[in-house]
Amino acid sequence: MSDAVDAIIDQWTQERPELAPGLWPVELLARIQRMNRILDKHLKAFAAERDLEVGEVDILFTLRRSGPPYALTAGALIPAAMVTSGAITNRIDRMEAKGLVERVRDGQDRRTVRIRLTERSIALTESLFEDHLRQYAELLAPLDPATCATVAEALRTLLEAGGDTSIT
Amino acid sequence: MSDAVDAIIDQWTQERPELAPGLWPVELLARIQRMNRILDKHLKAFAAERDLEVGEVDILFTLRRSGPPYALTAGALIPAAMVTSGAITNRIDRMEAKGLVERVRDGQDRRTVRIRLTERSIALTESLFEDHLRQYAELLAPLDPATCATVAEALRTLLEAGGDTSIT
DNA sequence: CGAGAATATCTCAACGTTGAGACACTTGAC
DNA sequence: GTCAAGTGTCTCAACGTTGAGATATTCTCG
Repeated sequence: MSDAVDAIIDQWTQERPELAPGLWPVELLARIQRMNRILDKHLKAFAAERDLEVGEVDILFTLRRSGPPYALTAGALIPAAMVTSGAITNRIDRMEAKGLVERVRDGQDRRTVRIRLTERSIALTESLFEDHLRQYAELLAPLDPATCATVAEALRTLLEAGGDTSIT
Repeated sequence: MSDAVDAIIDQWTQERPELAPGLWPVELLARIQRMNRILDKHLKAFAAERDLEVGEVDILFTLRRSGPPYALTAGALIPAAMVTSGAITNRIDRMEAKGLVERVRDGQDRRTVRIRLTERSIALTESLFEDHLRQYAELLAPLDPATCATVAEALRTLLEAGGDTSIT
């Protein structure tokens, strides 16, 4: 079996044989990138089937799992969604227009804006997340559970070393 | 040890306990996404230090590893870079302006354009790739080689199942 | 040989993100 | 109480990508 990354490594081995011993990280990291592409494609299709954007689904899930009253400040959504402030403003604008969230100005601190799920989107998000989990499980179907656990653990190690910080 | 993905899973477990058994794919796939972010950040910094864009480095490497005469058609670069035709045209425009590549019209088929490394960029790419490998190795330093091999193998399985096709 | 299908690249408007700066509001020190 | 520093959100221009369509060239067959 040989995939696109193997082909890349073969080419480099051909062209720079003396570097071959240093190519092993490519096996892992290039596949992370490619796997991410595939994942992205699936997520995009998943969202599009429901007239949503990937980023919008992300916001819905983030708000839903934060628990009642399903509201977070714009500032809290920035690290959760891993985008910049401008992007959050845009997304919320769009989602508000669609009736997926509403902006609620805080009485205590009038600078902050709470982004809250609407009644409609709370219901929507329930089934959305269940479908999402089903899609995720399908993507991992080719792997046995033990391998999945090993990979997940290895990635956790890398994330911690790489400075990926917990949010909450 | 607990990372951002653990926090997400904990939240969902709290909010939808009945879905907890279906959350395990998130452990792996969400970490793929986050790892990809970190990787992207490193690559961006790596490129920026050298007055390049990530996409430009990608093209340089693709052309270099294709072997002499270090030239590929625009069409061949599209699947290799995993972008659309418009993006390739733009990148090549920019790289041509920087003197990193040159467009050579084919004598046989005047529709095709060969993108070729310049003498200067061939030399540049040699050390660039060596530095790149060093950076990759550093990123994987927290993992022992056996684990890396396991993860790489698992990802290969997923990529094949996900329809990631070899290029070359 | 000629017409239509196929192929390769480029064009361009629409889109989402970035990131610096603006703006409004709050906090802390004096 | 006042002022400066700090904080939270929004604004906006620049940027790169997408993806459909335009253009030019080659191939295929009648």
